Parts: sequence; structure tokens; C-alpha cells
Amino acid sequence: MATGRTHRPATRSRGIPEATVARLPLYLRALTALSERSVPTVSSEELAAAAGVNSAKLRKDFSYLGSYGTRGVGYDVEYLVYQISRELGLTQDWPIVMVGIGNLGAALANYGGFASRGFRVAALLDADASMVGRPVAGIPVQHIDDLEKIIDDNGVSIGVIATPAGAAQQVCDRLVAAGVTSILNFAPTVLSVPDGVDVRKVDLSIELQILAFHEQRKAGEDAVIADAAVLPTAAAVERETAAPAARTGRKGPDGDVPAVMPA
Amino acid sequence: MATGRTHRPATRSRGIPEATVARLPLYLRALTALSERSVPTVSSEELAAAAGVNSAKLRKDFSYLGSYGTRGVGYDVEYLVYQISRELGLTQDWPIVMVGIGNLGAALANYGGFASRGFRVAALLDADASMVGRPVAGIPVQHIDDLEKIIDDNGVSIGVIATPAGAAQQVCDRLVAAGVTSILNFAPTVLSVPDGVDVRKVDLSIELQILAFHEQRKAGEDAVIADAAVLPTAAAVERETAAPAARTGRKGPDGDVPAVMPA
DNA sequence: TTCTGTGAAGCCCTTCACAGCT
DNA sequence: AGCTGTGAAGGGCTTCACAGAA
Repeated sequence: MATGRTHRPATRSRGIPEATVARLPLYLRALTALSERSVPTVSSEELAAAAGVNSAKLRKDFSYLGSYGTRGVGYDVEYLVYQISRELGLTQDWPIVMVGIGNLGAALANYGGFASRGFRVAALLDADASMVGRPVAGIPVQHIDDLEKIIDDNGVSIGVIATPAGAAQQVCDRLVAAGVTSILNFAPTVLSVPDGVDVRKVDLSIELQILAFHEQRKAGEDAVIADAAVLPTAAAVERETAAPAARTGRKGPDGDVPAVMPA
Repeated sequence: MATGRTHRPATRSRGIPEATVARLPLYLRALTALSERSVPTVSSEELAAAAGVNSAKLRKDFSYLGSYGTRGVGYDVEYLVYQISRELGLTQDWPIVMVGIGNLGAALANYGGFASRGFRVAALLDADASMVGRPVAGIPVQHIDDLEKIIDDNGVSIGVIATPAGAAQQVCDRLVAAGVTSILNFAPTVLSVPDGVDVRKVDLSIELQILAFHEQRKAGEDAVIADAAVLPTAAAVERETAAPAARTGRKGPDGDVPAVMPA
């Protein structure tokens, strides 16, 4: 998902596995909740449960950061909060720009967890002149023409793209040219970026499609007995009508779709 | 990310790897674009480029579905669109309910890619009575009290949670009790669900935190010479103030944070 | 010849199980 | 005794490289 990790630095490259990095925010959230309840220490078992992972994985993850626990006791909550925050770079303040203040962009700007945790919205940008000046989440929208200047003035290195798919690559190119090196992309497109620029994408419809796959498999398990009648809609009918032009000599993984594939 | 995959069915469990399933929507999108441009066939190389993966991976992925290509030629676009759609269960229509029609929920409801591709919003639900009846994306919001009836009447098996974190688990429990077996969670909480229920989560702030981690590493590479002065904000200062109460005998992975950890 | 389909190798991540510290 | 930290084993995914179909 993250792109362009090439130049392994000669510097103290501690080499924390990507999978571990992706879980650190989870641990941090669980720890913050404990901290707010003034819980002083927590065991790997308890914390793992709160973060929704198993304890062995959590301990392994923490072992990449250092030996921050106490055997026979557990982990000091405050101390871990600090260490993970530092590891993630959240003890500093990251100015971000968001491009595309439509429905989704506005929702993101209003999203609380966005502004907290070390991130500061330096600017909201949109190509629509009628949006300009209108405050969203208390921040006036600026025109995208000012993108380069804003990035430069604020030392922005992280950009969020919430434009329509068609505009995303173009916006991306401008962000990168202006010096942004990390991009969070909500537009349903594959962005291409030069080496050294990280892209993470969040795609709502993809997540749903993955769920649908598993949902179908669950239905399929029951359907062996009741067959297609289980499905709420006319799936069986669709299976016989939705297929495109006939082809020859197809070998599916099992005896699928025989009726739709006449030779 | 997906939870509760336990009972391996005795049915024709074709066993498509989860990583492959997660990429199928990507391929499908690229193929749909080609289809709209009336491109008849595509090679693994071209399609892989469009989907942002490498061609070996794509071919391996497709091999789990069956032998759908033609050696020396490539893949038939229309045919592949159909096969992947079917595999993902998108040839049928999935009614979904969305709970929590705040900023984010409204944005999601308005999101085009959501309603397309086999998904149909059966209902929008909110706990706020003042929202009820108000149309969002052309669909009137209903009160959450009707959740069970709506799910039952519409045969809903997929739910989307876009409530505040505090309400998410409770909503989740009600969804599951009412028969929902797949949940897409936008609330920043870990949901616990019984076996057999799939949960996927989308967490905006986590994505940003992961980017910040990489961003920090990039900055760190340059900082060996210029040191902390590179950072836009007072990171070095924070490093000396933000640490919690002192501890003893810590061994960090390298010589980190010596000043903050007085013995 | 071209490009797919796939064994085999390699890598990364997870899980196990226990040594070792407190 | 309790819980962390970690080698080692195991599993899954990616990449390679080439056999084989068109």
C-alpha cells in the first residue's frame, strides 16, 4: 500500500517491520484510553485485547522499539504512550493540506481525530471558486492556485487528496512538485509518484467489495442444500444473463457457469 | 483486518488468498475503465500497470480464479470483468444499512462509488431524532429504533458504522443480533464480534500516523548533518519536555533519548 | 515469437514456546 | 510466580524464471 520505499538510509535504520508500524497507532489509541483512566501499568495480554491483536504479536512488535516492559509486571502506560508517539513522529506537529473540499473532504476536515494527534490542517484547497472563503471546520477554503505557495510557506510535507478521481493525479503531481512527500489518497484511482514519495490509499468501495466476497462465500455454504433460493435477489437468473459474449474452451477452477459459456 | 474467519466450509472452498481478494476490486476498476474505452484485450503487463501492481502478481492472482487468459495474446476485458464481478459477488445486489449520518456518514452516503457496483443503500439510520426524515443523498434518514425491522425486511447482511466511537460497539451488537454478518467500521474503535462475522475497518487518523512515521524517517536521514534544525517545529525541545516521569535502567534500541531518561 | 500459467525459491510476518528477569 | 523478550518454527505472499499454449 505504501509506495516508493527505496533508498535504505545509511542512518540508524532500525528497520521496524511495516506490519508493526501499521499497528502502533492501534496500541497508541488503546494506551491513551488507559492513560485517561489513570491506569498505571498494563500487561501484554490486557493491552493486546484492547487493541484487538494477540499478545505474542504485541510483545514482538514492542521488541522492535526496545525493551520497554518490566518482566513480571507489564508496561508502564505513560511511558509507552510517549515512546510510541515519538516513534510515530507524533511528538512533533505535522502541517497538512487537504485538496478537494466536497462531501468527503468536508467530512474529513470536520473529523476530530484528524486534527488531533500532532496533525494540523494548514489549508483546505478546492478548485471551485464558489467554495473559496467559505469556512469548513472553522478553516476558510482557499483556491487551489495557491497550493504551491501554501505548501512552501507552511513547510507542508503531507497532503490529503479528496478530489474526484479525474483530478487526483494532476493534484498529486502538483503536490509532489511543491515538495509534498507523503500522500493520503481518498480518490478511487491509482496514483503514480516518483520514488521517495509515500502514498497510502483509502478506498471505501473496495472495502465493501471485499466484504461482499466473504458474504457471498458464507451464503454459498448454506446454499449447497437450499441452493440459489437462499439469495434475496435473482442471483441465479443474473448468472445466466449477465455474462458477456460467449467464449470457447474456458476452464474455470471448478464446473462454474456452464450455462453462460456455450461453445 | 477481517475477523472471525473460522469455520472452513466443507463446500467447494476454492481458497483464494485474502491478499488476492483485496486486489480484485483494483483489477476490476482498471478493467472497467478499459471496457468503457472499448479495449478488447489487455496483457498482464498493461493491466498490472493500470492497477499499480507487478505483472507476476497479477497473473498469480488470476490463476486462482481459473485460466482466463490466452497465451500470446492476453486477457479478454469483458470476460474478465464478468468473472471478477462474479467472484466478488457483485453480480448480485447487496442491500446495506448505514448507521450514523453525521459528517462522515453523509459523505459516505453521497459517495458515488458506494451506491454503484452492486450495493444499494437500504436505509440510513441515526440516533438523533432531529435527523429523522431529512433526506441525505436522496434517502430519508430513519431512526435507529427501526434497525432490526429494516434489516429483517430488506434481508440486509452488510452494515456500515459511521457513528462516534462511543456508540460503535453498541450499534455493532445490534446489527449482529439482527442478522448482519459483515461490518465496515469507520468509528475509531476496535469492535468485538462473534465468530462468523467479518469486520473491516477504515481509520483515517491511523493512515495519517503511518505516513507520519515514514515522513519522520525521511527527515531523519537528512538530519544527521543538520540535526534537529531541519524540523519545522521545535521537535528537539519537545523531546526534552514531553517525556513522562523518569524511569530507570531503560535500554532503547539505540542511544535514544538519553537526556529525558535521567536515572 | 509472445505472453500466460505456475512450480520453486525467498521473504516477511505470525505464532509458538520458553528462557530469563523482577 | 508472573510476565516480558525472543529464538525458532511455520505459514502465507511475492517474486523469479521458465515451460508451454497460441
